[in-house]
Amino acid sequence: MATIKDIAKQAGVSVTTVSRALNGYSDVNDKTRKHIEDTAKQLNYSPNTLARSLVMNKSQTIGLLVSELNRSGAKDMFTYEVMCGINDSASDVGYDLILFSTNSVKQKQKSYTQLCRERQVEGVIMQGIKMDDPYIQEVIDSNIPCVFVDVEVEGKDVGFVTTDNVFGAQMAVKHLINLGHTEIAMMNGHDQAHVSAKRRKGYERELTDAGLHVRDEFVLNGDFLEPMAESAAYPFLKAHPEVTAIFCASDLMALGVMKAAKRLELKIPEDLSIVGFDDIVLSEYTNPPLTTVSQDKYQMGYEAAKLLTSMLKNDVPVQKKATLDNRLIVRETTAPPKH
Amino acid sequence: MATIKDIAKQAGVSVTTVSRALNGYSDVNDKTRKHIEDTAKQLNYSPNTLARSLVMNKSQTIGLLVSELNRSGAKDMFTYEVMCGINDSASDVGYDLILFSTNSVKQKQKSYTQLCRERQVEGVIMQGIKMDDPYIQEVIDSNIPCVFVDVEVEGKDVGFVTTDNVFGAQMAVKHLINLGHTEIAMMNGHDQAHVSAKRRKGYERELTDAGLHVRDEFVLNGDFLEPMAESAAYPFLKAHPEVTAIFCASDLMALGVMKAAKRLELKIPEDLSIVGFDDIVLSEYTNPPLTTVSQDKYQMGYEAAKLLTSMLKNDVPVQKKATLDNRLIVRETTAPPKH
DNA sequence: AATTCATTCCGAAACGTTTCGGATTAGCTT
DNA sequence: AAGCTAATCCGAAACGTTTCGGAATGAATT
Repeated sequence: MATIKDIAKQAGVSVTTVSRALNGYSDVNDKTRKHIEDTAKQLNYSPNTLARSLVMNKSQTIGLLVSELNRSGAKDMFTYEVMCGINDSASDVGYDLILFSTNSVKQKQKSYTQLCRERQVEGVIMQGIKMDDPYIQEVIDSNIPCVFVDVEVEGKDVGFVTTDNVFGAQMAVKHLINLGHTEIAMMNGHDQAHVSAKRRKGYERELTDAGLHVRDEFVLNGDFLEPMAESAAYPFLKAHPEVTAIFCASDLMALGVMKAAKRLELKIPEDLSIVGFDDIVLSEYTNPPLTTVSQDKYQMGYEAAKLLTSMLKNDVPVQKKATLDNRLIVRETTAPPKH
Repeated sequence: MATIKDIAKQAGVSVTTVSRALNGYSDVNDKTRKHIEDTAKQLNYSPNTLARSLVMNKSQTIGLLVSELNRSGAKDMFTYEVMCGINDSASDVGYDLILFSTNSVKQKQKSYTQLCRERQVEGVIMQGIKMDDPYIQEVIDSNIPCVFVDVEVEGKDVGFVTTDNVFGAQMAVKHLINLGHTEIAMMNGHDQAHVSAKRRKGYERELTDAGLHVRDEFVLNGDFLEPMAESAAYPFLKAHPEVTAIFCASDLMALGVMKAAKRLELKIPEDLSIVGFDDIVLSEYTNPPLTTVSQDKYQMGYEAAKLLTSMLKNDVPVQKKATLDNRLIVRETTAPPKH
């Protein structure tokens, strides 16, 4: 590995000059610059970013902390698509991504902040973190710039991006109401997600606006998991034949509800209308294809990285949150109720 | 950020001693070690891995170079699942992952090797790279340890992991033959993938073994893409009504073939049997569910990282390749031909 | 002829670690 | 009392950069 010193020696100039030549400073003669560039190429030189980062105190790296980087995340491609957006946006402005996953946190017995500081990341994006994660507060308290995906926290050096979950839920429920449904249940996720609260709020608001009754026992808990949703939906649907529609807080849970409906021999959408949330890849391929509220996951990632990098070069005090729009995608799991 | 110097000053010892104390060397008194550890904690110290890497010339980082880290990869979760395996395996042995994507290569006008050397990664895993990628040779020639996923190259410092594609294809075709099919076509990917050649070999070998005719015009090219497969399959199926089964080199292409069949009003599996390859998440949800050859993508990633890290601590000359087994998953797109 | 000034270059310190070689001390052995 | 050993500590160099402050040169201005 050729270093800047090697170039200096070979080209007969000082280290300083090589550095300044290669970095485009103006106080070096065109001829010597050319000469230095040539010998650099000849020696197949690559700068050592470690050394550079050390002295400049800027690593040009952002940490990506995802909770479940594991196979279970494969079904909803949420994490993956968000990552793609982050990667594209970060590489636009010359940042590289370093991957942390929560199991590596556990493995190394280190907190997120320790991990970040050791690796000298300039900022971090957190995705799939639950609200009750004990380390969240620690990250906020640290002065590491940070943006969350789908967790609404703000502060000095911390922001977030999310989608308009309340309105998204309202669109879904309104769609059902417009079709003529009146007995509409909801399959919600767990309490440790902001989005759960928001989507429930939208659900209740829309019911209220339509003059329909809001009933707590119509809101189920599926923990954002397919099997959990199935086993919660099964007894509920059995006990409540009057329910003709279910709004689900995630597509994955909608899959579970569809399975429960199948076991109960309820036809979709004739006997039971279902709306999901997320628009995961799968939802286009279910039988029948799932009506759902689409979130632009790629865009969320893109905006998250954009937000973070703009915080990093904190020239202007930036808006530290971003809310993206959702849209309803009507497929074939929704129809007017039978009678 | 507290440094080792701050600790030294505060604890009244030298930098050397702090370093040796914190790193568990034996030549430091238990009492002073304790004292140093306490002040380290008190100052909320985190070691700076950049500095450490610089002097030790070991970054504890491996690069992950994926070709298409973008939305189009979302459908087949291939890349994602491989990544999960890599991440788990790497974090087992204390390595962190840094993400490069080919578009960042293009963006920065830098070659893979430059990227790797600048970031001082100790080794790199390459996934989704085409055989004709101009940089492959460069990576091989460089002395950066490297393992490829699904590209069979070997050499000093380079290995690969793949699955038994020939045998996988044979299983698929044998399954069709056993059902009674004799006119079996194949939808292959592009020429720039090792797996294409392998799967075709398996297809032909199995036909030959069964005494069936191998016909070049029965092998189509779908470029591993769903729409390409659809538009290749449509005219072919129309022109060859005698064909009762198609073996596809990827599930994504199988989806395309299914669409083409639908447009031609061919019933699956009654009029046309289809076998895919990969067992992507989607294949379980198609209508009907897809019979396919399953590859353990997570395991491929896991083995790739394991291979690389064992190459890195090159104590023993390791076996520089790994071939994983596949298995046939029979779902509902295959049945005996009609008459 | 003395002065300013722009251009072009360089020395040395700094970033936060690790590590080699040696130094100091105290306790034992003769 | 001299020598030896083991235990414990430390100074200084090194890793590959960037950058501050200044130095040398020559041309242009007074």
